[in-house]
Amino acid sequence: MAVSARESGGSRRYGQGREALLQAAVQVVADQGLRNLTYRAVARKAGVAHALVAHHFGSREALLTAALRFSLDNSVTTISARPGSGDLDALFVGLSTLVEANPHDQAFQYELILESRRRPELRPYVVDIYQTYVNALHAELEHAGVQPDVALTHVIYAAADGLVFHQLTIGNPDLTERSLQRLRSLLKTRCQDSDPAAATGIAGRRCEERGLQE
Amino acid sequence: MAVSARESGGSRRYGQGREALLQAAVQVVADQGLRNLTYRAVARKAGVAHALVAHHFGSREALLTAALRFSLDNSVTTISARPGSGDLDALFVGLSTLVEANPHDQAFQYELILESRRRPELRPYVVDIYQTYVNALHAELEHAGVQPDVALTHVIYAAADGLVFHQLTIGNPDLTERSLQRLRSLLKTRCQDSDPAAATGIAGRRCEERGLQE
DNA sequence: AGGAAAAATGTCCAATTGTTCAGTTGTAGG
DNA sequence: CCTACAACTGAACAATTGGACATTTTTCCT
Repeated sequence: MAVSARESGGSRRYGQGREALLQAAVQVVADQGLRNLTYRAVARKAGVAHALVAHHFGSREALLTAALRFSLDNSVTTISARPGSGDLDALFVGLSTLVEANPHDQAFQYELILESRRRPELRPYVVDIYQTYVNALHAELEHAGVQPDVALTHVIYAAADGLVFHQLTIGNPDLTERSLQRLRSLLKTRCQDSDPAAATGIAGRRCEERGLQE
Repeated sequence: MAVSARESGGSRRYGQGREALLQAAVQVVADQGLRNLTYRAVARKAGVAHALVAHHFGSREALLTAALRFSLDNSVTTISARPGSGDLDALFVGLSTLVEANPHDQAFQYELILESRRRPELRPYVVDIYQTYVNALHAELEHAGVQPDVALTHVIYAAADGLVFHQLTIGNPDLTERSLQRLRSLLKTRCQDSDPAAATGIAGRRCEERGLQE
């Protein structure tokens, strides 16, 4: 399916070139790699002249930085389906679906995390979104009575991140979901062990263990 | 520290150009990205003429494939410090040190896992090493009395993978180690819950809980 | 020693690259 | 309407790229 000119999508209006270029940059990186992030490739996908990239961003590096900011701003940072509910079963709900829905953004972000190893000016953005995720996760775990410290929060974040990375590259959303259920189980047992309130039933739905199959 | 000509390392002998190029390719990708994996960059780092790349590998793509094979063959696939011991405390021991010791190989492999999304011929290698890791992990977990299924093994693998990825990009080996301790704790509690033998002391050191601080 | 095969080199080329620039088109405010 | 300014374009250019090729060097075998 060869897409001509406007490369899939409605006609663009005057003044919308910049955003079109940012979206195009994310897509190009996601499905052709940083190697093929060229003025011409991005411009073609955005349906504009390639000189417009230089006009808006000045350089290829600046385009990449702007695209990362753009991608992160449009990213979902909710970690739970019912934030603040303390329900572990709501944690990471829909994660596999989210990856399936827009693999482009995910792939782009992983590419840029690796790139940030070599481009220090990208690091603040990477560190910032990590902190955002981890803070949200820490709050959820606390509400669930897990009594998390930095290390525990980190390893759970790492697990979710690893699951996303694996699904993105090798596939299989089903395995992701089943693995998330195991992760929740692990948290529940720790929760029961460490929270005496839950054991005596005082904390209500906290640390409730539900059926593993569904 | 500008390194001239031979670019750090003793003088190479006739017949060793191929391996030198493979090592150089891994290093170039790791610290300059796939974008700068060029005949000339690799040849410079290997201390040979750039035409030698084409002579040995035929094309840039073939060089990349060969470099991936080379990197995976030289990779450590032991998951435990005492394989088969059933000791959870030996699981993932030295992981942060391993990443610190050769970040090049790790970074190279992550770059190529992402690349395998676009180059189907790379996928078999990626899938293969994943299977190797997961199988080894599954065996260790079984010896430890964790009674793992595919999903549990997968999520633990994902956690370790996520920790490595994070350490590689954002840093902090200390956090990795402390997170691994939390991971082991989680496994031990599950182990105790699911393994009646451990509870009655029949299984010996299986599922033994040790002090969290050290 | 001699000759064949493999390893290694230097040179060449068309294609693509990032970037510059002079010019054109569209738009908002007076 | 018109003018100033931003968005946008097409053409140009030097540098770098992957790859091809003919040639030289090294090694190994008889």
